[in-house]
Amino acid sequence: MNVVTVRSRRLDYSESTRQALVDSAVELFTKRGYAGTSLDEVAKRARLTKGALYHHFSGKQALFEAAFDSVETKFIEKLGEIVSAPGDPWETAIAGLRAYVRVCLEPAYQRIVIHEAPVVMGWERWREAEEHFSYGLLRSTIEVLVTSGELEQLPVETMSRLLFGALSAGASTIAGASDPRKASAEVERTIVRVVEGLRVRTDAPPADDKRSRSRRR
Amino acid sequence: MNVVTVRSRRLDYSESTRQALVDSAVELFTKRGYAGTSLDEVAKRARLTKGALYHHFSGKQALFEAAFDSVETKFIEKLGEIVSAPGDPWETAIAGLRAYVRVCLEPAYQRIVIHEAPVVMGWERWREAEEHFSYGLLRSTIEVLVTSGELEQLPVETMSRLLFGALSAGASTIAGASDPRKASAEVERTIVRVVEGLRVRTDAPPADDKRSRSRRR
DNA sequence: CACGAGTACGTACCGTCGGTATGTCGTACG
DNA sequence: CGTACGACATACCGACGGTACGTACTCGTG
Repeated sequence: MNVVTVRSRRLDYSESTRQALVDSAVELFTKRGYAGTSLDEVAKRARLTKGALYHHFSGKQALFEAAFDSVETKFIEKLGEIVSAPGDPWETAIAGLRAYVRVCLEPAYQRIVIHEAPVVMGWERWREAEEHFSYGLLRSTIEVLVTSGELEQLPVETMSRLLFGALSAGASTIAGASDPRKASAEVERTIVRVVEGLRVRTDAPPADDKRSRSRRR
Repeated sequence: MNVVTVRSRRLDYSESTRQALVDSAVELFTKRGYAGTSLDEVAKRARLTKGALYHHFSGKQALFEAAFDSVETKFIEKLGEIVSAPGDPWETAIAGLRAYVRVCLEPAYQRIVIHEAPVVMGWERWREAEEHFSYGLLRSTIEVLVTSGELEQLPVETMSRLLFGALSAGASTIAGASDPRKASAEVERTIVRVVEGLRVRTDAPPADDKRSRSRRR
């Protein structure tokens, strides 16, 4: 006996149609891109009309952002678990890196999040949104590594941006490669090597280092 | 007198109108993006009509590619001279890196080449076109460094892709930063540090160790 | 149960824009 | 001097994003 009024069936229906629209949008945006997808088509694929679409979303941009959110949350959740797992921070970070490369292989993630989003949403808004998703995760991971003394003392924000760019480019390369498996292996290997290049050397800790606390293992 | 028929004034005019259209397109694409720019506007800005535009270009895409080529050739020429200059390959490469970061600050380059082109032209075609411009330059530079033993033995193609992505991301960061000067300095410093992390250590040639230590200062 | 209100859509329509078809004017050429 | 062709301009079409409005269904209330 719900004290709170039960969620009406009507709202359930409404939510499900909204989800149907988002799913349809994700599929079509992935296949034909933002510009190449018509709203009529999105609605039709969800067995609805443009009227329904415009009831749930303020326009094409808003629909895209909903699709963006949907894709991000779907693929990033597991990543969050991976990088927040207990254990050696360096190892978990590398594991996260590898996992992210695999996420980047998903066509929907590639096209919507990496390629189209910066153009469609505008770079500034995209950056802001990414703060809560992939990029935010990467950044916090790097921050941990830097403060724990694993990574070189460099501006975290900048380092994260550069690494994020490298990862995205790697993902694109894999997706566009004739032999994705081989490309994927190469990207993984190279990226890991790049990050290791930024690792502080373990044999001789820097002298004037203000945070003398270095890593454990 | 000319044995070969002189280039008619008419052809000169034609070429100049074409150039005017391209210039107009570059300006508008930079300001409002591909989708936000109408062909009527491009033509009007060049004191022409859409008829003229369609006489010179097969469509909006073709116009964009012409604008792309125009921007690329304009900004990449000097870069080519820099990286092909004689002297220590490592130093010239780093100089080229710094110069490229500065090119990336140009709004036209940012928007048209880095952000919109992969979406508008399609990633595959963009990649192909880039082979003759920025990316090609970066790639050949890296190839030199690898074969000359300065850089770690990693797949050149992949390494170039990752570095190119990192550079683009760095450029976007700078362009979107509240303090571009500071951001620019940080990006430069970080990028250089990343590349140095990939440099083979000169004191002890790698026997068979896969993870070479990082060197600094 | 009647009924008014608000929600969840569908339908018809408008403006913009990419693209096409066709017309016109000047120039080179025979 | 006519004529063919290149360099544009003009008129128009269809597709698509967005808006206005109509409608059916649900839900709370007396």
